[in-house]
Amino acid sequence: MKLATWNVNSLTVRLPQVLDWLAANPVDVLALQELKLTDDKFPHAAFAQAGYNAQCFGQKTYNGVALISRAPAADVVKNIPGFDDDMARVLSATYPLGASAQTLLVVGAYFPNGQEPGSDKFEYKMAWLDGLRAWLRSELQTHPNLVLMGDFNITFDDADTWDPEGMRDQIHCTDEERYHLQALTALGLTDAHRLFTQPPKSYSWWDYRDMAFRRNHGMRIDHILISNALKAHASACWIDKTPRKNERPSDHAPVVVELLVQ
DNA sequence: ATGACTAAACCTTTTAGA
Repeated sequence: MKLATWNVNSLTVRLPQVLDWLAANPVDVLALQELKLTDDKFPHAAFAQAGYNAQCFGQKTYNGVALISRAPAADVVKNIPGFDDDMARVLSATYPLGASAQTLLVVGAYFPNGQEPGSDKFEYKMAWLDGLRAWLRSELQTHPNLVLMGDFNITFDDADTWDPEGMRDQIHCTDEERYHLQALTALGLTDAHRLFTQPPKSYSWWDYRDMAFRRNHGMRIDHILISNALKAHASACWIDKTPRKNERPSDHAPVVVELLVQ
């Protein structure tokens, strides 16, 4: 089965591209971030027409996440239980793991940006990361098959940015953020991207400005983390830069993981 | 160079993103 994540930066603008991408890439679950629309504006009919189920957790103007899937979702949870949040950032659900009787828990997340170290938004990002980790630690006890994917807004290390010196201690690249990302992996989650040989300078986001995509001035901030039980089944992981070449692209590219399961 | 580009909204200006 295939799972993917994509920050679309407005589903209203990007819906045609999402439908085109799904037609060319018929994944089992697609997590979307930055819908920038409310639930009542979510295009359920378009996804149903394409043969997909959709769960939505929207918000006006900012944030908003969705899970698009072939199989119906169960056990749908919005945001992080135990962490009060007035923003729509997390949507989780369970699905059948392939054709097996096992269950897969998918957590789609739009991590806070954090704006600038020392800012209120950065403090919120740190608190949010604490809350996410505490919740996932407990979820892993009951869901050994777990995928955490989305826009993490954090680089693992300097290999994930085109300009390590320029970005040093800047947002997405601070030691504090990277500590939290490592702490998530310490729960028993693995960066699927680095399980496989990847093209050098692989990024998932490029600034709209300064011809950044053409110059490959990007960062890898969109990730798929898979639990230990799933790791043995992972067969491939890639970043699909194709949609970033569209006329009116999202600034992020989709990331896909393939799992070989019965 | 508190810039550039994109999107949304309280829309000719601000806020946020990353």
